[in-house]
Amino acid sequence: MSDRKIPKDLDCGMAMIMEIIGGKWKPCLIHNISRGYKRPSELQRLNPKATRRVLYQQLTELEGYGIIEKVIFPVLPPKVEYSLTSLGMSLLPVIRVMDDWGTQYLENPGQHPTLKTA
Amino acid sequence: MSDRKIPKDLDCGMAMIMEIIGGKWKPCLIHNISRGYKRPSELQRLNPKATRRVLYQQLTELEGYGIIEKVIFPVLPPKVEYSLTSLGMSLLPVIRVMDDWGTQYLENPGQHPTLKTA
DNA sequence: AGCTATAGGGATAATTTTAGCCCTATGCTA
DNA sequence: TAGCATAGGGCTAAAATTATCCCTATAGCT
Repeated sequence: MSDRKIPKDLDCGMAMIMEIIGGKWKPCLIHNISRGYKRPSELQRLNPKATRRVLYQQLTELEGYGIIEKVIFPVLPPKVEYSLTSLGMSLLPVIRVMDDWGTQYLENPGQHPTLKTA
Repeated sequence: MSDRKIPKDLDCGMAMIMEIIGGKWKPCLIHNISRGYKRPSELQRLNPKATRRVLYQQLTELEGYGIIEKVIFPVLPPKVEYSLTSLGMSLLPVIRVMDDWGTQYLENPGQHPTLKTA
């Protein structure tokens, strides 16, 4: 995440938003958090196919871009809560439009010639 | 593109649209084609940082998902033209919303705490 | 003859992303 | 005491994506 060999050029808006939400689990995380699931352990249970590690990484990236906010409670066992910032909330309609289009695509077989889902 | 070790699960719409437009150059290609640039050589000139190979690969994927259509003219030297299908056109507003959000993000510095663009 | 341009695609290397381990610490409960 | 849950993060391996090279073929131009 720090020393890339090939620099990213976030030249256009498209590249920028892809950088922000393009991770494998990021849209899921944003969606989950927007629905009130705040704690890492909850998010992990909601995405059992992802490892804790990756979720943590992608949460950190989202936090870095100002999409979510993190509150650490100084208790034991540790407690952490994430929530969407206003910037993060402004992303919700975008994600919704994307998801809607994708859902339409999925529901409409015959449109996708070589869909080898596996 | 054929034998992946880890199967993709295109379970939700979000995963589906990411699979379709998630490639590094795909949004650019769709955008370019929507603006009337049809031939591979044109697209290549418009995206000089991408290699011919990658553009060709991503065009093939877009074609496979029914986003663009390819017409091969049986002439020499070879001539090929791509165009958006109606499905591809239905994607334009989605891409536009995404690009708009990203552009807003770029234009609004201070929103992004740890943006290490490099 | 040697150069250009055109488009396709094989083979492999480089790079980035994701997965899968490990270990830290503490308080609770069986 | 042993096991569980909680959250963070180092380290390495696996997998996926992109980049970079190679070659095919033909027509036109100098």
